[in-house]
Amino acid sequence: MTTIDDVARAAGVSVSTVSYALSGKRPISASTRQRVERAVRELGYRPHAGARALASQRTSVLALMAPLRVDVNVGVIMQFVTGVVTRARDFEHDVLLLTQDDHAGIERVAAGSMVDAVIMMDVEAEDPRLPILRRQRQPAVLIGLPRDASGLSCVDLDFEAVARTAVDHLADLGHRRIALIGSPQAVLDRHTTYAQRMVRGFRSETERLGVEAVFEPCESSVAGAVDALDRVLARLPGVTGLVVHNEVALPAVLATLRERGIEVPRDVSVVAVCPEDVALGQVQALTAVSIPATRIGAVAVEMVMHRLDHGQEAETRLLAPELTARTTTAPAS
Amino acid sequence: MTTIDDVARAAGVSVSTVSYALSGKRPISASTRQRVERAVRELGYRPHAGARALASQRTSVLALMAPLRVDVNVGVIMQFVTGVVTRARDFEHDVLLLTQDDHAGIERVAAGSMVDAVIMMDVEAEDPRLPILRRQRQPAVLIGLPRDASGLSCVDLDFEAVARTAVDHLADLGHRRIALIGSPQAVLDRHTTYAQRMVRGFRSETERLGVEAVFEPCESSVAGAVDALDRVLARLPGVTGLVVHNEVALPAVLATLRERGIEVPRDVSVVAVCPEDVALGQVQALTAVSIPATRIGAVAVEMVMHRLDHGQEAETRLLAPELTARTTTAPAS
DNA sequence: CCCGATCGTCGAAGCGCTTCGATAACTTAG
DNA sequence: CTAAGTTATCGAAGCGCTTCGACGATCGGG
Repeated sequence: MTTIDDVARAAGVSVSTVSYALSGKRPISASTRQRVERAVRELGYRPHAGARALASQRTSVLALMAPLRVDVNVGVIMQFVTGVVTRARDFEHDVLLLTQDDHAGIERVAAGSMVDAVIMMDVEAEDPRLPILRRQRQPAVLIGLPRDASGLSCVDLDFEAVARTAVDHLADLGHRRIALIGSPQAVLDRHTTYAQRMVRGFRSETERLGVEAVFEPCESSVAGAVDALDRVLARLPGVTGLVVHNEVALPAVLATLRERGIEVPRDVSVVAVCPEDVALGQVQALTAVSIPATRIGAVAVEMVMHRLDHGQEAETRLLAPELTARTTTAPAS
Repeated sequence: MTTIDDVARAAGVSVSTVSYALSGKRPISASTRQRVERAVRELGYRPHAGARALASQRTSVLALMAPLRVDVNVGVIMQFVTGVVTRARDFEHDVLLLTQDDHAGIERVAAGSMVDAVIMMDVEAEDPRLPILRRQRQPAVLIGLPRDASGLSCVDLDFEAVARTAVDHLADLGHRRIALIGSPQAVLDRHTTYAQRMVRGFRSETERLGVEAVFEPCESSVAGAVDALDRVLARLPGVTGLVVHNEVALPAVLATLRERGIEVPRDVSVVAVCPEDVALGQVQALTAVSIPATRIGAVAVEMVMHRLDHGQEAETRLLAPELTARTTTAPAS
């Protein structure tokens, strides 16, 4: 291993000069800097991460706690993770991956000074991990919105606004009977707040506009989709607007409509809530409110880095939704 | 932060005694150990990871380089990752996540002594990252099988055997016209060896048995699936056995068969090659050779830990496939 | 021309931990 | 009863880096 001593010797300067030349924390003459840089290059020098962490109290590593269960949103999760890892690199940071339920892990990596901060996905209303997080000296940012976020930063898509946007789009097209096919009951029960916020937004906006509305949770399987659709059709005959917030069920819902002879968008308009690539990867390009998962991951990193580098206070940011009209919505006939 | 000094003081022993009591590397009397443990508990002591890494040359962190692109195998990738992270914890290790194409990342984390070893997914025949890997002092294990694996460990499912198993199963049932619907052309072109090994196994086994066979690559989309199926039907009229090695296309292939009035397994038998949960999550439970992604990830960790802890040499392990007959295969009529 | 800044560099003191002798107190074999 | 091991503990030397204070040299202002 080549160390900073080797570099100092090769460049004919002291160790501290090398350190300052590399970090830029004190002025160093151009000529010295160049000699140092040359030595670094020729020796292939890499600072030892542990030594650096020990001396500087900074690790250049972020912890990311992600739900690795193989369920519903694998694709979405992956996009979050990608967003986090990619943006972290822009800030010269790497990412340590923790699994969702490894509650001890957060203590281990934070208290053990392995990371500078923690990003936590899939936060529930009363998440048991929050107290642990608050106890650490490292800042944290949550992807999601717990009931009490005091002391912690949060980012998420503004799901109430998502629902509003979807409903408004359908209502503007003249639809007066609108249904929401949503997350699985289990997700609602877990009190993952995005599902609840979506329903709340849907309820209040349909009420405000005075349109008939029903909400049905939907299991993430073919059978679940068929079931949910049947329940919607039974509870709200003559429904012409459908909001679907469930990536897995999406293709099955579409297929089932077709099988039943219900044509989209002639008979029923469909607005999906899903990542862009899902909306575009279906048989028809879907009118959709996109879930900018990569973006959210990136924003989470930005927030945490601002807290680290500029002592920024904890804050909550809700991203505004964007609806793109494509081929699955049309005026009510 | 509480340090080992605090613990030593609280327990009334020296720093080194605390260290030995905690690591067990030298005998310590039961009474002393207990006093130390008590102090640790009461002070909530956590060793500083950086300091430990600096002194011991071990970080308790593994690097995992995973393809985070949102494509085909998101589910499979997730399972690999889960397998790695979970098994790593059994060995008291955490996982640093690198993206597939961050070639510099592997140098950064290895040369910078951030990790004890590297696990790399999705290896290609002539992977440009291998030379970098070989240059590092940390051991590496590849998930996949490059042309030249010298100095590096490898694990993977034995895809030639997978093809053989699937073909044999169909042949035993009397099928004499068998097609393989495989990976997208792009994957073949990337020289990801699993796809090639699958095709090679398929070709040699069908030849050996003297059954008629065609192979068609298949894009991972609904349209791609329909296309591939059409090509198969055109090139091998009267085909009765289908091996499908493409998770994304799977549902579309099944749906298209149904639409065409081709009933499974009455008219055509289908063997899938996919993770167990995919095989069970379809409309019919699929006869399938399962891809034990979680297991492979776990094995990768085991191999790397053996190299670290017991100086084990680099080796290659190919996992034997297992076929489970379910509802989509039947004797040829 | 001298004083106080400013600039560029150095030495040394840690950061918190592991590990290598060394030592002292006991055993045990001969 | 002594020499040679054991066993349990301690002290000190690093591991490789950052950062603080100091110092000589150079500069501009009065």
